[in-house]
Amino acid sequence: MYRLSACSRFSGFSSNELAEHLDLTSSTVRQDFSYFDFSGISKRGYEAIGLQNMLINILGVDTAWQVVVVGAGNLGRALALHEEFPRRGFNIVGIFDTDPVKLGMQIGSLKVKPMRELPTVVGQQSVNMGIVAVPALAAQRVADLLIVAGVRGLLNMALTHIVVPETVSVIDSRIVASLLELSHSVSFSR
Amino acid sequence: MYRLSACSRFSGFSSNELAEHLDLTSSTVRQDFSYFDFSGISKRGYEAIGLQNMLINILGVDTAWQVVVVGAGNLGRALALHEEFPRRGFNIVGIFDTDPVKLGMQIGSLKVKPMRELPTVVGQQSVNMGIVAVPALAAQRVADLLIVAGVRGLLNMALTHIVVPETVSVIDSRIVASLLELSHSVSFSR
DNA sequence: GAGTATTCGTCAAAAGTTTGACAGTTAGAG
DNA sequence: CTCTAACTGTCAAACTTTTGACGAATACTC
Repeated sequence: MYRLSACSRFSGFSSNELAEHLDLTSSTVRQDFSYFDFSGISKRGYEAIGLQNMLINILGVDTAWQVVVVGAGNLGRALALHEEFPRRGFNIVGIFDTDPVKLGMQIGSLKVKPMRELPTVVGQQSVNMGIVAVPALAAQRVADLLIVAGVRGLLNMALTHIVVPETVSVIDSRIVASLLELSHSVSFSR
Repeated sequence: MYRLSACSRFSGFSSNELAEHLDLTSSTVRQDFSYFDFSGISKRGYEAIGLQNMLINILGVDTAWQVVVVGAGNLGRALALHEEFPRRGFNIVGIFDTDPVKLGMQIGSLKVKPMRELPTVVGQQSVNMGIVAVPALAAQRVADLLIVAGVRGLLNMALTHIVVPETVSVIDSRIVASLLELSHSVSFSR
């Protein structure tokens, strides 16, 4: 945090402070910010509110996103209940599964619904994103259904590659891949 | 998959096939492979077993990793039960929490243990990695405890930066950050 | 008010990554 | 056996990202 001096109420961050927290050089921070319509102030740094606004703009945080989760396994349920999502503007408005055992199960304030109800929910609640939390084998099929229903972004938790049309974005969560990467780092340090 | 020809038993992949699956150019695949001690064969491609061995070597998949999860919330429990982990050589050998309500809770074959037992488990079971699945505020504290106990790699699920000594590796899972990134992509495509 | 210490914006150099091109090799067809 | 097509390995060019350097601006001290 910026140390406020006695008579100034300025609150913000220098490129150096930001760089330290982000494991970057201050130069990189300044260079990156220069691509956006936002300036810092000499001797003071980047004003907190302006910085926040810039990031809000870039990341589309001002929009409230409506999200569905497909897959009511351990991971799907955990994500549906994850408090960080609504806190960041991602409202989980539905959770779906094909397994008859899971249908109707109560997950927080939601009930697990069958896949056939996906199009309705996506349409009525203007869902923009889907989280794919199903086994690798089912991932592509689920992705296709989400896309047909009208979802424009997918977060893929499955350990497989999903093919999508150009109008749709996918991000792979790669939890397992992260561990593999970690095991590589651990093996080769020392 | 490589189409096996009638009289050859060669099974492998061309740089082109791999590139397609990985959303890269074939040139990148060849370039990358060239950094390792492994060659393809003209007109045939990269032999499956050799390729696998190379990757196993690079990623340290030949080691069986012993992993503990800290945090028995929804996410921690889901990870402890995630079948993909043991399948890939990551054995979850303990789950810990501070919340008295969660202590003793049965998660698969494991019981939630108090943090004070962490050093013993890490020591006795030669644990190499820890998954930090606690709220952001507790993440650094938990990381420090894991490191003191002897863990060499951390997978951080919390939405915060963890500071570690050079001898320890951290990978941030960034599930929420992924969604933010996704919302950016979705906002700006079309 | 001058001098000093910070901090920004910008630019060009350095470092890193991806690509396209092409010579060389091999399998299979004729 | 020769020709062709499908590959690889490698290299230099193109592109991208990161870094270091420096002038300009501002706050604070004396």
